[in-house]
Amino acid sequence: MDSSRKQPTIQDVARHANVSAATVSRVLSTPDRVSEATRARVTSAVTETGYTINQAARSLRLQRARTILTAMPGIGNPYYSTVLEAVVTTAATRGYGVLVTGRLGDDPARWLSDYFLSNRADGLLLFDGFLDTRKLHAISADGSAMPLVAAYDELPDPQINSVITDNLQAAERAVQHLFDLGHRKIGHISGPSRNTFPNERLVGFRKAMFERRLPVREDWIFPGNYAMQSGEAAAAHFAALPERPTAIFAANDEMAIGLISSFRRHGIECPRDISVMGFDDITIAHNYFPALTTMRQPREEIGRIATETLVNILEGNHESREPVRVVLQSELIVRESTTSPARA
Amino acid sequence: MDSSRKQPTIQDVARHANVSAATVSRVLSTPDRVSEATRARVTSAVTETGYTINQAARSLRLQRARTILTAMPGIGNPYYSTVLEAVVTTAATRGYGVLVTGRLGDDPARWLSDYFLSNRADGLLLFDGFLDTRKLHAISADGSAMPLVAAYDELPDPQINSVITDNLQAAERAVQHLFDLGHRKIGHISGPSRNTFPNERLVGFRKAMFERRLPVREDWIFPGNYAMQSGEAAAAHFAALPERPTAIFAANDEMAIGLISSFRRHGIECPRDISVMGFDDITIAHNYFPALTTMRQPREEIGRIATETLVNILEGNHESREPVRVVLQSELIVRESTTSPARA
DNA sequence: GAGATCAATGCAATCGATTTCAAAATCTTC
DNA sequence: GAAGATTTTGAAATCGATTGCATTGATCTC
Repeated sequence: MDSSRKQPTIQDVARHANVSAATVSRVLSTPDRVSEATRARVTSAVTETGYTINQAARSLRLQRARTILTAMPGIGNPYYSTVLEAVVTTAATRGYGVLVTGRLGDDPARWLSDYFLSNRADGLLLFDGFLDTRKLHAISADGSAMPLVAAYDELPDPQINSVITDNLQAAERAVQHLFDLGHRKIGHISGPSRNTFPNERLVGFRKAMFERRLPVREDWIFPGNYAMQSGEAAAAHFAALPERPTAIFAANDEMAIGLISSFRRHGIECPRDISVMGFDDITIAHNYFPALTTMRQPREEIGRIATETLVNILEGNHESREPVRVVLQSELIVRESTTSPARA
Repeated sequence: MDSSRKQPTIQDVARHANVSAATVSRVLSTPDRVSEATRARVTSAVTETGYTINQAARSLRLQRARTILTAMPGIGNPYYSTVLEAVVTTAATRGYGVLVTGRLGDDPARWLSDYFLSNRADGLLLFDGFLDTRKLHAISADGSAMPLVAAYDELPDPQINSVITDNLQAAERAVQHLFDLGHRKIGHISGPSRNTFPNERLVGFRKAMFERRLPVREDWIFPGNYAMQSGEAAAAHFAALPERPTAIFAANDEMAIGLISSFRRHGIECPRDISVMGFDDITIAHNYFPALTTMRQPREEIGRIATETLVNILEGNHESREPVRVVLQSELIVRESTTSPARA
């Protein structure tokens, strides 16, 4: 009733049970070190008082927050939101909370100090390939170990722990699929490239084309940014071309959807006039029209394994000094958006 | 280099600048209370040492964590993920972190004590209409004030702060749109109902039908759960019916998409054979085929306003004792999935 | 039965930042 | 130049939980 009454502290419980605070603490963390009688007294004192531990005090004392921080380029995006859901559930079962941050400008130092270095989080799940990991390293060399697992679509620095899928190989298999259907004129909508590194899926695309002795026409490669709008922009680009490819491999499903739907407004039908395949297998992919052929990424698995890896490191269950490196497989999902090219 | 070196504390900075820790603290929080000379010394000592505040210690002392907790039924879902993104950005600009939790069983007490009562979070953003707010109240009466803003699609307890859209009215306008096109046989795929309360959009649907003297056939109301699969299930149901409605209003876009795409597999084309409208206007809605007619929910706005309201309450900028109640408007977005019924 | 061993518990220091109170330094004013 | 007003600073208590060390009491052994 008295809504101004403070939260009970461990001292209150101790008084209630006629023991010291130390004993209460031990009952809570190492029950076997306490006699059965007192343990019972303390336990019931806990429920009577409605005691809940003060995490701030605990974090201060233990220098650990039981919280992990995730950095994602776009939470609203269907790919990352599924990953995040897996992260949250996995972390919860391991007793960890999840702090979420978006992309806060170019300077990782800013939010790193806001969150991480300040004892708010014990480790970092990095899903944003555009943060400069060298900057992160620089900061961590500054004095603080920074447990970190990266899981993004670009090849991460080999020195950091990572959970990835083999984009190069997946892109090759995508091209292989189109090739098997009989396509020889294949275009691409790429993901964004980092300053120095070209987008992995683009590299895989070029490699696959080269190995099959197919010509790569630069005007058949549209530089996208994974947003649906850039699929729409690509449609305008390809529609205006004097000669068009018979198939386009988009670096993610959203761009593929933007492309197909914009093509339709230009009178170009998929798959009748052009085959399109995506990447990721987001949830609507199989209910889109036409149902999307795509390379499935194991999104839940990525989130789960990345989280488990990080928690293992945080809890010291990870013996080796070598960085962890998990490579997951993508799976080709053939649906309706790709067919053999029309005889021209 | 020495990666075992500890984070510098406020004491280290104080030593560096030849002042007391109290002064450093003042430079950081109330700079005008410190002379210009010492302020300069302290500021450079801060940068030299690379000091960052220890949030655990600060939280313990201030009894506030500058963190809010969000409870969502499904982060992976395109509606909530957009809302969450807005929450995270808004919170960040106000200097708050965001802890995310999914739905952890029926008992809010469990995670409430895990997160909230334990000083990990200062307030709660509740997007899950299926948590029993009376249980939450019960706990808060237990001694702790629990700042809370609810923002879900069901009518919240009038005693709690809320940011909602008027679902009743929105559902009516949806029916009105179909009515205006000439539809008289209208079906519905509903969202889930809470124990005692029927789903709001369903109520709005019935009300609108009643007011227009249209018959409500119970076999034309399919009980859904907002998941795409239940749209698919609805398609099977409606396809098997001897007589079908000419238009179906789905309580969200995902069910509408599941419905349309499954209908197509049954040879029923939208909008040729049946008009379908959705609710929410999720991002793919305008690039779906057919582009989806829907009631747009201001998702970013809901997330932003809910967050701002909560932060205002937490910071005490909120004078009145009355619960805050913000009602936002939905907007009818007419696209291709609805047309006049075919002459039979 | 006395000394040794071990389990159970308490005392008090500690984690790092904030803030009250008081002292010290500076500035006014006549 | 002295008394008073004002600004600047520091000492120390505090937030709540954990844990090394010391103490008590019980059990064991010969």
